[in-house]
Amino acid sequence: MIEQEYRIKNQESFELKHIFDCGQCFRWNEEDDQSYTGVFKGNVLNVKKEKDTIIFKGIINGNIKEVVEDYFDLKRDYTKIKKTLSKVDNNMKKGIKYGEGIRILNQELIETILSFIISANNNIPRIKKIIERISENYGTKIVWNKKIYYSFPTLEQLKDVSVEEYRNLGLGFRDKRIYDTVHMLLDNQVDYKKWYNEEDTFKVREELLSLAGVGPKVADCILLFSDLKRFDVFPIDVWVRRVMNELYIKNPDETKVNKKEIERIAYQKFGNLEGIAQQYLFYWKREA
DNA sequence: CTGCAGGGGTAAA
DNA sequence: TTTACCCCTGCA
Repeated sequence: MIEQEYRIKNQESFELKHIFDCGQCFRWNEEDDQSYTGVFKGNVLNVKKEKDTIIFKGIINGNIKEVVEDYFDLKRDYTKIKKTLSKVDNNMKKGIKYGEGIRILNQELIETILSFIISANNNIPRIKKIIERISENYGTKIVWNKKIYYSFPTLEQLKDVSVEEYRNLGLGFRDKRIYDTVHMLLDNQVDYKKWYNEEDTFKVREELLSLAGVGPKVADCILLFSDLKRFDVFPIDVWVRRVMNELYIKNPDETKVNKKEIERIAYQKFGNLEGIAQQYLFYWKREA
């Protein structure tokens, strides 16, 4: 593979920190020069912003322009989305102002499923370490700029990995969940290729919930952050519950806030853009 | 230095 | 509706 480069000018809604720091991905790391390098779909890519130009450079399968446009969701009009959501209320206006450069990545489905199973009851530094170790052990080696990277393993590359091996990589109680889900997917107990053609997000969600380690929150994250790209979901974690309670529900005991009520308010306010609305609120409240 | 709570939830009781 | 759960970090 040879190195490719692609530049775009005056791209709307594109801030590296917002994109890579809003909790949707785990394999992007900041370099000394403020650029970010990440591994996805067998590619290694560095992204750098210089004034009004974004420079993409890396080892890419296929055409870099097409890969970048797909992965960074460049064909979607985020300006329009932000305009629509801004009209909802002042809270959303503030959230959007804070994370105006967010884009929701089109991440590979299997990697997204397994990554968010690992994310359960876990913190980001540890999630990143675990995913890195899984990639180093079972993924494919890619060398670029004298540095070694590893792609996230395919199901095929994981098929002979035992529960114990996962445990040794520090997965903790998630070891069996990953093992079970890998084999459920390999055995086609769910037909995930059909999900791309299924219009009804709820039906896909139901099938996701049948996987080991996939509960409501993880299922919604997979629907929103993978290349399934559904915006009509609203992942509720402690931060989202906190911000929704603070802004709209105002229950003195945050732990008592009803999930159904959060979902109801989210849909009522943000409609089928609730997924991206969640990202603006989440990023705003977690960073601020 | 030791002890302990809590973390971007899920599954089992 | 509660509770345990691997491992790591922060803090008393």
